[in-house]
Amino acid sequence: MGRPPCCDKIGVKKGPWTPEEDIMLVSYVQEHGPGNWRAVPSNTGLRRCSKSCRLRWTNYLRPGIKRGSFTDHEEKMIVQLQGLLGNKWAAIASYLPERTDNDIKNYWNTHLKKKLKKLQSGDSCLSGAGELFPAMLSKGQWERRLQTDISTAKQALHDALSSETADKSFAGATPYASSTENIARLLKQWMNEKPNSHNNNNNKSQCSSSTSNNRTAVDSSCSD
DNA sequence: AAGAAGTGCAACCGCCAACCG
DNA sequence: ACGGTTGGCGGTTGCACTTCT
Repeated sequence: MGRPPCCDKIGVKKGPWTPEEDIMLVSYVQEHGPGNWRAVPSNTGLRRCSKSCRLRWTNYLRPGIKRGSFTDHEEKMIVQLQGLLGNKWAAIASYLPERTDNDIKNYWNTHLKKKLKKLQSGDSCLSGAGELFPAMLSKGQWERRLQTDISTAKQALHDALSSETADKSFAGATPYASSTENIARLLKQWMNEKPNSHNNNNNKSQCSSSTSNNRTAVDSSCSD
């Protein structure tokens, strides 16, 4: 007997999420809390797989997600933790609470892997190689730095959690964004770009809209 | 200016482990 | 103890966007 599919494949929508879907998901989660993802599609009317809902929430809509480019410190943390833990992205992400495992995985695959490859092929133009890649440090140095970085990350986690509970409006003052903020930004951008998509209102235009919204949001949050 | 190639990232897929009756 | 269900994770893909020729 084969494994049953996680959801009914017939009638399940795939592809990029629209702002309307995001709003439905966020309002549901805000009311009921995350969890019981199985019930989300039926309760919200979303024609999405439960997994897709969970993924969208954890990787994009969840409050406290920091978007935009990675800092040097984050980069170092990822490299060091990857060296220590391997491709355990969820474990690595637990040390960088404002980043999702998917983000870290993407960043590793698209940026850091290449950097490492360059370094290993003897490209000397990259300064600070030892700082970034622990294999180039002595074990003792590397362990001391890792300890320091983990402590810093733990402190950051503590700060992030306490500020979240203490002040729900923290999103405006920090690079972190609440889900409401995320949605608001998406919607704003989407409305701005809607005239263009009217001519071509298919899946791809939604994707383009959604993706570019995201990029714009990232850019604007960076420039802030 | 236009097409090709490269890049970045959101989302999907399949497997695994924990949970529950 | 066991089997089914669900959530979580890591690998991979698809496609929009950017840069190069």
